[in-house]
Amino acid sequence: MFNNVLIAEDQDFVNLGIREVLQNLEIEKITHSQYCDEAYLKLKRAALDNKPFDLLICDLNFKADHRNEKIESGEALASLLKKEIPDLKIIINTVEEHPSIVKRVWSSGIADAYVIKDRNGFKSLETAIKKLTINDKYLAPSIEGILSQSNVIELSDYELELLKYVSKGYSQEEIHQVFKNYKISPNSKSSIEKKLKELRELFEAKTNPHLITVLKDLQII
Amino acid sequence: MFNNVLIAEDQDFVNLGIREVLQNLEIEKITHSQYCDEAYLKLKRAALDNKPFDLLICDLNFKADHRNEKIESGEALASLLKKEIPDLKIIINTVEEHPSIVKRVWSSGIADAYVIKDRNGFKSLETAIKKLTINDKYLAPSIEGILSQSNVIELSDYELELLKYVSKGYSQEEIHQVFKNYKISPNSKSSIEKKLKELRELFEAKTNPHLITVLKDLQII
DNA sequence: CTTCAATTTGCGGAAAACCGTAAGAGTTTA
DNA sequence: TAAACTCTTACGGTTTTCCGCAAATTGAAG
Repeated sequence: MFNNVLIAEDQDFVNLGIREVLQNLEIEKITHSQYCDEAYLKLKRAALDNKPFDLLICDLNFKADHRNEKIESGEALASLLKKEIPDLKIIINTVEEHPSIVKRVWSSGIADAYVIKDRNGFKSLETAIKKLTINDKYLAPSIEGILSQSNVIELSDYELELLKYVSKGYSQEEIHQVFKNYKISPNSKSSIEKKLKELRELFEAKTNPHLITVLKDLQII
Repeated sequence: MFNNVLIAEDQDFVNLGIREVLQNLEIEKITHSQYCDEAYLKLKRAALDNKPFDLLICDLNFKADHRNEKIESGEALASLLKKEIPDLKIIINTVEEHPSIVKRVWSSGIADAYVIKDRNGFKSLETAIKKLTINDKYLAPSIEGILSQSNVIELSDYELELLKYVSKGYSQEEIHQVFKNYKISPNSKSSIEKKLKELRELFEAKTNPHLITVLKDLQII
């Protein structure tokens, strides 16, 4: 079982709740941090002092603040730590259920467990911790389904780039020019038109504004 | 001071956190409910039994579930209760900070306090409760600012309706038809064009997809 | 090197969006 | 009531987007 746990979570209500889960499991040393940067420093310091944390429970979204943080999300934090402190187990504890985000985070391998903060967050987190102690991974049941179904549409870098320019107000002519300059191919007006049509069909959007709406809702852009 | 409080909140971590705030304030009877409908029934029942709750702490967003609830949001719940049990004090405890939503909820008068679940949610909620015991209202400082500043670009119902159709993929011609049928005025193609141009200028957007992006980012739509 | 298939490009016409102007309708003010 | 003003609409011309076809290019397989 773990006995030195760091909670990285901005909402203090949730902090308290998680703390209670841990106390229930008779984990003794519980630290928390409401900022990613601070969490990072604490983890690094502890590792240097040879008193490393053995578990990080980490939210994904941190609200911006007067402090300007270098590490702005739990994803960035976890990604850094997985490289620098490979032994550290990481649980992502979040409300985030968008397939594209879940998929990105989970497939990147930065997390050992992914738990949803919902009505059963308490039980879920408990299960995750128990699984991790026996070196298993854990994925919340509600998102297991999401991941297994292949209808998670993945867009290529090219497509994302194209959509970025569309969403920033570039005309197709302008995108054509930009792509030509940046040597991004294909870059003919014709291909750009065609690709956009493809995307509209893929997402069943009737117009470009509609497409943007759908993609924004899916948090793909 | 209150002594019979109901918490309506779906996330159980937050539930626990709020419970702790209340225990800190030596409030004795604490009940909670993870569903709006259930909360409603408990409140009504308690009122009938002559053991009414004197405070409701209520989230705004409840995640949908297998249960299909009649009351789907804290706003709907609070709005019902303010009518039916006028004596009940209501605290909205939410992460919701969109100016348009905050403004709508607060100006509707269904809440006696509006608290943001953020890094200082604990303190905030405590303050709110204390204020309410002396019959004051309470608005979280972070949103006080938002409400007072008038630079919150407010869109009219007409504009929002128009944008809704644009974002749903209707052509200007189609919008023209729909508005004519629904007797929404102005509805000429010309006026619709003009209004859209106005909105693009207001939000400094070059194209309609750009406009949608900006509005989505500002969470206006 | 040749062949074949898939991708990319170019082009022309149709549709939609864009833009300015002017006429019409409805209000307010004198 | 007339004049001034604002809001709405109509219309014509321009630009942008959309769409399909055919030519050109690329890349892999024989």
